[in-house]
Amino acid sequence: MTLLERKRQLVKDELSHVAAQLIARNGYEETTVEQIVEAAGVSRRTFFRYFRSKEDVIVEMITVVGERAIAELATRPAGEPPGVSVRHALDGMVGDYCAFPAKSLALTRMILDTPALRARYLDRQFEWRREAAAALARRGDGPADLRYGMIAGIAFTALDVALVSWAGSEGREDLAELLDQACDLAGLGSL
Amino acid sequence: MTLLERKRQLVKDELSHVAAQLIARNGYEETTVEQIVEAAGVSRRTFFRYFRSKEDVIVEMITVVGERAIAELATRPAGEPPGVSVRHALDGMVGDYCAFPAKSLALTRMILDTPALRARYLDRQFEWRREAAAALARRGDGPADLRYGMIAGIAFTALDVALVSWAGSEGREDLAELLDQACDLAGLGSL
DNA sequence: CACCTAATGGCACACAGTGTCAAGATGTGC
DNA sequence: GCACATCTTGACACTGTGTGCCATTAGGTG
Repeated sequence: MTLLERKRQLVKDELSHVAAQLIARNGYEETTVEQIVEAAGVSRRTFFRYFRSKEDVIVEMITVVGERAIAELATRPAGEPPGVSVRHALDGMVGDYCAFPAKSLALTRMILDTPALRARYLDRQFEWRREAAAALARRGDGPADLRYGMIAGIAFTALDVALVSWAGSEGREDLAELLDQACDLAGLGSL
Repeated sequence: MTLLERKRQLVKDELSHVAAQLIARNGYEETTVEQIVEAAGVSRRTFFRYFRSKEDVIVEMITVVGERAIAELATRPAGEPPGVSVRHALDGMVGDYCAFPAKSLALTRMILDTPALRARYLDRQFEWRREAAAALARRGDGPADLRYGMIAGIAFTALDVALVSWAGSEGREDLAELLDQACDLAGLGSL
């Protein structure tokens, strides 16, 4: 069974890789699923067995780091202020980004500049917010109906602002530093 | 020329109205553009001359109040702290919502529960954030690269959190009060 | 009446996404 | 080795969104 799963992963990785390459070269809207599957050597039908939509091929690359951040959030000590916990999760995400700076920058720019991708990405982020808020509430110290939602929302807003500025500077500015500034402006540490 | 424009508006309103009715009854995904134009008495091609996409018919209803809020932001006195200005703009939006509570609630629930609509809505909101940040910077008092972006982002996050909670309570809670709480949690007034 | 502009309808087309079924590969028990 | 269940795949057909193009019609102007 494990061999089958590895085979599946192989096909998925190949599709991701080919898609990223084609789209980076020719643009998102200009690249059809047909072209992707032709280059990957599978049928069009198979593509949609691995990805729910064309947008998902690109957005899933980012999604991975987001879900790792959510998972990390659950491991933070119970007594820690929620704003600090969320901040650590964010730092983890930025760390992931900075592991492949050029690739991350190109991906971020493409998502921010392509309406269809941006919309899908923001929707994913919306779900992260719900999950992050739920994780905070699960080991929560206060009553808080809106509170954890706001903290999670502010955190991802800070990430957004930092990413937009980073992409706008074409990577010349330091992403971690931008995130620091954004978080401090919101007073996230004291929430 | 003004007669022509009024005629155009008439067709657009009819399409909006029919679409809202059909989609409210049968659901968003289950309603096709074909059904909408048939009920409105125009051709399918005409529909796409008035709306860029099927999603836009629904999302534009919300968009109207968002753009009014952006416009209102530009009219705030120059000396006012940005957090306070943004807060007033939000109050204006909530006021618009509360003018038609039942309709607004149904619309909000539908957008939040339908992935395709939610994604489009969040993308619109992303643009509002950019416009709001630009409006604040235009009459800005500080240096602030990230600052206005954060303030605008936090404001819309507060709106989001309030709307989600409002929709979740099925309208039993007071939207204006929820927004107050959300803004206070973020300390928006002192930004 | 002739003329211009703008809106419309109808058609064809590209592309995304889904259901269905037959064929092939893989792993299991006899 | 053989039969069997399972999973993946490819191929086909189909629905639905969105766009380009062109002929027709309505409204306004000289």
